[in-house]
Amino acid sequence: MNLDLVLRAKVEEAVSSLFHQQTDNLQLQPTNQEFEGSHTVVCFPLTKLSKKSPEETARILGEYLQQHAGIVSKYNVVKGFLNLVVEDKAWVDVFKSIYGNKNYGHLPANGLEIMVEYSSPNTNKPLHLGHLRNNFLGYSVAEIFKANGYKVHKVQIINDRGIHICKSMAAWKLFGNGETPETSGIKGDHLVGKYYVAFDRAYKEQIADLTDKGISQEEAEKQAPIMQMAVDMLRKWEQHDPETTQLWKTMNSWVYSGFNATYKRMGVDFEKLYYESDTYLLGKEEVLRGVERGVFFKKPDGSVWVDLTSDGLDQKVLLRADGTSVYMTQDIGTAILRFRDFPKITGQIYTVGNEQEYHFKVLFLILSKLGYDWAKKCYHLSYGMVDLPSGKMKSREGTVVDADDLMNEMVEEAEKQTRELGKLEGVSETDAVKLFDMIGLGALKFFLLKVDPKKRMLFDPNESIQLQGFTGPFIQYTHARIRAIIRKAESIDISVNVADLQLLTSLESAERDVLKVLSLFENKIRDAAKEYSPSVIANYAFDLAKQYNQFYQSIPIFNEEDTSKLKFRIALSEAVAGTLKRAMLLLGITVPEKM
RNA sequence: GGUUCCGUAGCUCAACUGGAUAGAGCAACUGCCUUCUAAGCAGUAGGUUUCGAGUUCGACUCUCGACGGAAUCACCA
Repeated sequence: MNLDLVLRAKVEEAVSSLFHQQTDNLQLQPTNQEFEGSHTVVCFPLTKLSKKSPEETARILGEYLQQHAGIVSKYNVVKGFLNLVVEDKAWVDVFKSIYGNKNYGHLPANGLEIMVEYSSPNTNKPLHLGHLRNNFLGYSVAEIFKANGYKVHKVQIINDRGIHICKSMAAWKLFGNGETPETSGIKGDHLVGKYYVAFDRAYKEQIADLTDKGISQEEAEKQAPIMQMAVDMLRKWEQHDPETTQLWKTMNSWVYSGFNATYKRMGVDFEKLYYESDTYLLGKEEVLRGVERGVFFKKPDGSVWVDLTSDGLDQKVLLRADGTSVYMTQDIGTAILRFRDFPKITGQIYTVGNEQEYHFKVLFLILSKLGYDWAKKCYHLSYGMVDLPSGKMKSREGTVVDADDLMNEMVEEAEKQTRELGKLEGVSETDAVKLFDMIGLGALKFFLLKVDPKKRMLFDPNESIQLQGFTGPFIQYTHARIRAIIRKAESIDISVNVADLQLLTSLESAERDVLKVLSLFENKIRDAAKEYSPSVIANYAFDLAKQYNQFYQSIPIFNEEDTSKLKFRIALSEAVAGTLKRAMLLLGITVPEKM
């Protein structure tokens, strides 16, 4: 039973019966804590129908609902706000449907399929904090869509070719002395990253040398021998030069094994990987066909453009004068390829930073100009940058927070705090290690997901490592606490089934408050998908845990004499634990039985 | 310079898309472990929502202007 829908229908019925007109924007919202009731009708917009003051309108409506609705036991009016008190029996019914549904909150399959792209790293350096936000976000949004009844395909495109990897290759050739992950003991992605940094250092030195000789900065950047070497390698790679290709393959394979370890740790996965080396030539034919159909045009030098000025944007190049592709071209090709690979998908979600907002706006516009209807269902899941207290992260200046390092630090901190709190009595060493992982990563994921993705956010290493308050571990802790109650109930042979709840007639306010929050889960899952925002779920999980802790503190469960009340409280606790667990899973966070 | 986004407590973030006295966490200060886990709970303090106009029953939310910040405006990816 969905109380929102039931009440909405009742109020609409009351309005049409009292005022003989339909209302199309009925505003039903949760009642503020400070007033009695759970649902509030905002009556200002209804005064047009009632031809009465807001207070009078609310009063008439409240009176009618109390008489006829069946589930409204009381009401009160504050200004133009009608606060409705739903009778406890209805709340118990709500709870019965929640408790009876082991998968409460998740919506039934809707037959739709979508694709979520996320992660999409370059292969010249290890993953950093920004990638963590991307990965957690993409994974979570995929889970949220699954919970909304979609079939979801998670993919990523790996930027495995281009000048960036050639830079690492050049530096490795010059300074590497054949170093490999095996000989050095360095994780593959970090090893390749080390040579990317080495490239940059040598490059800067060479530029300085050249400018000292009186060459202009711009010219020096071009002439620096190490840069020419990288450019040359890129050219050789494009010509399939065997030696270059071999080195490229080898170094990429180091990176992949490093990435795979990191992905495993992060708990994210992909159904299919796309490689830019396979897709970077795509889209060219599509663009040429667009020229024939007059969607695009050619300039005298032979380059191909799209004119978006009528859409408030600029002109954009799609093929260079020499016929080669640009980034946009291959994205057009890749998008089309994916709809061929997964013919049933209706749309795509691209998890990419907000610095590419313009790019995606243009991409979707071009696709729809080419006549692809699904372009309307493509969404750029754009997220803000993660700032450090010292400012922006810059790989070259060494101000990046490395993903592997950060995960390790978080887990270490979790271990430290767990030991300090003396929580490890009777816990085996392997279970303890699992627990530290769960807590440390839970804290990190929650920290990055609790903020609205669109917003730029600040990562303060000291604060982020906190495990109290509005954090993942707070919710994990609440779950573990409830599990202790369930274990106790089992140990003294108390079991609950839905029929036991029938006997319950009244609720304590602390119980009703928990139930109120509990009943919102389904709507939150819907909202989270509508807004592409895991933060909706994170905030909800926190609210629920907080509300439950208040109940936990104010009512000692096992002191209760009345069996039906005792059973209800156990069942309520169980339902909260299940909901917290499922909510956290939507964020990619697991919860422990004990902590 | 054009376009887009942002500015809320000392700090980090909310605010159901125009609704009630703007809420949480951290940090500070008070209390609460002999009863289901104190990674918790209860409380105190902290706000002219950057500033100024406007729209209306009602504005953090919409409009205009100012100030401050970010991204983007590549034949880079």
